[in-house]
Amino acid sequence: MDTPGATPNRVHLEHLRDYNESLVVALARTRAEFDRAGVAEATGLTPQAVSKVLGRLTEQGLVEVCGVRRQGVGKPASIYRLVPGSRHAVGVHVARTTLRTVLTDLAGTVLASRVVPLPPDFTPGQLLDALRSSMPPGQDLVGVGIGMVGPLDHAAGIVRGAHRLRHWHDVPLRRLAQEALALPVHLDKDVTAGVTAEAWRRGPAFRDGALIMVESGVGAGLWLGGAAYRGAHTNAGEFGHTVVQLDGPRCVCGRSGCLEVLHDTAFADGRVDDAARVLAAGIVNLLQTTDVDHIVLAGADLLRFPEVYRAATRAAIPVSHWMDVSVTLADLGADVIAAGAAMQVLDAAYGIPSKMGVRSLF
Amino acid sequence: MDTPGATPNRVHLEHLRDYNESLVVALARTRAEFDRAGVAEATGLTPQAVSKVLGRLTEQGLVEVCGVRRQGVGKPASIYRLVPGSRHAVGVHVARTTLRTVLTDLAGTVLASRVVPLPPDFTPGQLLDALRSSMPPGQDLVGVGIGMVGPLDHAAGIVRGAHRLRHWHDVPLRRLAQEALALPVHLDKDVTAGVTAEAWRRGPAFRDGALIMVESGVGAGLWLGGAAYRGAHTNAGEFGHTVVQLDGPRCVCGRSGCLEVLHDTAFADGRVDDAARVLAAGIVNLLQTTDVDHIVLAGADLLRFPEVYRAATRAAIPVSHWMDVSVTLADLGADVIAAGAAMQVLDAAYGIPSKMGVRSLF
DNA sequence: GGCAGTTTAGCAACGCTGTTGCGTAATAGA
DNA sequence: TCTATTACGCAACAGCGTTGCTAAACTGCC
Repeated sequence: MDTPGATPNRVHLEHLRDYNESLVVALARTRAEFDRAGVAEATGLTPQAVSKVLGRLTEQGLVEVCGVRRQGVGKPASIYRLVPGSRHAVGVHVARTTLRTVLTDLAGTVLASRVVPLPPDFTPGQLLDALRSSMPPGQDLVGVGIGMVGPLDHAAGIVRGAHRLRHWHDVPLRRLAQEALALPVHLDKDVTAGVTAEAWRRGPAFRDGALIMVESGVGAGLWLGGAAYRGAHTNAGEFGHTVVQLDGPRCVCGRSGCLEVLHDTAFADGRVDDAARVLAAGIVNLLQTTDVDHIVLAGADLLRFPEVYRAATRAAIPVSHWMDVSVTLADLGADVIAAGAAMQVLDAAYGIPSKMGVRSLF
Repeated sequence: MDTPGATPNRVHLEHLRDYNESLVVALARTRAEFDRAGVAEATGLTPQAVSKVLGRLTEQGLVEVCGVRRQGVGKPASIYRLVPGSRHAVGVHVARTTLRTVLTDLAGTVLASRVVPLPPDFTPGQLLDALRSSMPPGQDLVGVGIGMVGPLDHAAGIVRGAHRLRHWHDVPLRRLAQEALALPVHLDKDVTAGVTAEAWRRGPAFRDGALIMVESGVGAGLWLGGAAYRGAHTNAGEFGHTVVQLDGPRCVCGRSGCLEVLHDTAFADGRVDDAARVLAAGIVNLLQTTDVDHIVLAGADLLRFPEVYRAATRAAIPVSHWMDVSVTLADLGADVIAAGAAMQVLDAAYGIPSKMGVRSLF
């Protein structure tokens, strides 16, 4: 629950504790209210252990008792709930010409949102200035998440070479922002941040999903097996540059017949139906490859014709009795990416840890 | 390390122990020899804790002392190694006309391999008979893994409707085999089992990879983020049925221009170069989507012209300074799938658990 | 050959985790 | 008012990794 920090050892038992606390917080996020017995059954812990965990979480201000009573006979049970306002995170969406900043609480609710313009072809220094002046006067800030176009390296926190931005080659943005803002910083691809927003808000039922983003280009954020999936080089989800027409027109990426080139051409010509059909074919390809059961449609271009795209996608997906796929629209609108970046910070601090205290490791 | 089984509680602390034991076994698998200090550094445990873990593992017969290392001054350190013969697993590959059975040890080495023919259009009962008589007279058997064509449901252990087999609709094969063989059984898609074999043998460096299988059809087994990835309905990796030519010829799956139809047509016509180029285009699509950095080529058809396919794949993958992809051939030959099925059993018993003692959970 | 320094191994006590046992509080129904 | 039932918590406990200390085995030096 807290940063590993200095001491190299004494970690393993603490991680067991943190793991169980995260488990309870994760459960609290999905339920408006909960009691001790319910947590005990869901986590497999004994009721006493849950009492201890809830005691610690109450002390940290993360949960609180909000009432009593429920069933018939016997002493009434205490009802707990998450305290959404106990922690906050900042999410940032760095686009080509604008900087969007969002403040969210622990439940993932967007409390404030603002946009400022960025200088044309801005430099790292200019971005850091804009970041500094956009920060909300927050207390209890867990950290800052930055969502940005790739390619970039999530693990190292380095922007490899943002598309159509000249001054962004191998820039260690995470370190720079961390120093400028004096807060923990996460750096990730915009689409991955976006899908994190959807996953965080929907809870554990959203195990395998993809966020399809159509906004000056076509990309996908992947959430596989209950976690953001980024691939070996933080480059997963570049599905706009998958070929769907081997002898198709040349794409900026060097190949021919990419989904993006076909879609954007049709879209620019006003043939939105055709564009949607091409995208839908690509989405089915994605389903064949990744077998996600949640498709979330997003992006400014797409959301101008939401029902066209949703209908085309639904129509293209084959039906079967054992394979269901939900197709929905992103419900955070233009804030998805910034909000998702914020929720990545929350996820790192209050999500269920995937590996326990083990570093890079062999 | 042992099955959760009966007792519902008292689990959490034991799981911490099992987790660390699994960690050490996983490390032991990647190194021929190791000592206490090395394990301590890799796992973050203290040397004393490693002593306790190694003591328990020695008692279980999984590791043994194999000598001492004298490096300069000081008392020489004990050198340990995994005892490959201490545990065995059986892997089975159910193909349309044959049943391949493989016996492997804890290190993943194939000790024995045999093939028996299956009756044409065989029934579940006939398969179970063949399974029973194919079982090696083993002791120390951890379990049996079955790799089979989909669609099937890995979690439930049910074959949904094996391709081109009439009697295989919603057959609970895992339960049936478990009863027939009196051993734990795992059921998985053939390609997923195959990629498990590669991942198990290569160790943790193989975090994100895909096994491309070309053998009467085109499929892919995915290994993402250090674990087999199956998707929401155990249907991931059906990348033979991704469309690469929107206006292409009709495919058996109902869509048009699937990778498989284009590839198989060219292959059947003897245009192997063309077939390899089509497959390579599909592989690059897969890379754009999943960003794996290991591509393993396999399958009887493909391995008749291994260098043609490897060269075509290498040529198609774009090069960049921060993005490297290795392209190799499956080194287990025809045994890959059966061996991988066996290693899934080993993985379940001696791999690093992903979630600790938490069941299905909310 | 004897002594100091270094590295490894292991026993014993400890802290912290979740677990178990049992006593207490609060409610419904008789 | 009494009893059964349910919820909660203190106290003792078992098991995990950690810390402190001692013994063992080796090298290098005197």
